[in-house]
Amino acid sequence: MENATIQALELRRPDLRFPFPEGLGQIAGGKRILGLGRRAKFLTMDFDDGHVLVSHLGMSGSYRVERPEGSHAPGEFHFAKGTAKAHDHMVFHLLQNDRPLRVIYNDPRRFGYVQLVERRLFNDHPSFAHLGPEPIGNALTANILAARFAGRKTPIKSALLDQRNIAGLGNIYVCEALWRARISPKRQAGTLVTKSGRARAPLERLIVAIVDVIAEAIEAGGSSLRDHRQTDGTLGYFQHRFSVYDREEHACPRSKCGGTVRRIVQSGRSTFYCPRCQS
DNA sequence: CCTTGAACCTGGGCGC
DNA sequence: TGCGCCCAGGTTCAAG
Repeated sequence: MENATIQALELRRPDLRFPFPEGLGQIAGGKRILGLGRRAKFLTMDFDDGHVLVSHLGMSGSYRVERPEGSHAPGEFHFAKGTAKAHDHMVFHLLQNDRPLRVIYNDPRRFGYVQLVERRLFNDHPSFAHLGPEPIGNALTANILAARFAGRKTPIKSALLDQRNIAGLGNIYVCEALWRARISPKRQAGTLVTKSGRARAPLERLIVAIVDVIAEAIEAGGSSLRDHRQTDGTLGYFQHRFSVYDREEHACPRSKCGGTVRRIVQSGRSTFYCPRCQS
């Protein structure tokens, strides 16, 4: 996608979760895409005019890439007919190395949204100013989380989903990381911190578990559920490796544990855990 | 400031 | 077949 130019941005409805931002449809006209990025669960597309298109996939959104089929003489490209799918809401018509390319945003549930922000104001934008550190890279340490959790009575499950504490974790990976670290999702976040504000051992384990879960999920190609696909259309396979998520009443996979995975509801979200080995 | 719960919107699965 | 209900990957706002 880098070094592609936008020939047109096709909006196939007026809104997603929110109305498309003012001026989004006019973003075309040969603007160059400098690069793609991510912050927490927000995807970013940097343009050469200093703006960033920020998109969030909500719960059901996805991007896919389509290229013209077959071989072709220069200047003669054609896409397969009838490739538009239900819930294709936004289509980037791109030109890359003189070849056309389509990038399509699809979102059945329309919980996703896009924003257009100036790059220089990105870090001060309300959506991004209060995000916690990224778990991958070297930005996150146990003591940073300890500082955030000190004195907090909220369950550790809820604290990990709170993007102000740590960026980018969703319900699946929080459940999986807590199981790996053998921490009960109901445990109060503050109990993972010593009186002097340092991380206790379980919190140290939790950091490792979070990094491992994310690394393995990326390695496996994501956790796509149901009909969600990667950009080439194949399914993500991390879902086949869940230890507790969506495995209510299954045996806890930890060696010799013998417990049974349970589902509870915390802050309106399902939590899956093993009451036997997570304390 | 902290915490919880509802709202946003659509589709799939299930029981009746 | 159809209807109603519950559930779902997330964020944000209001209220206690």
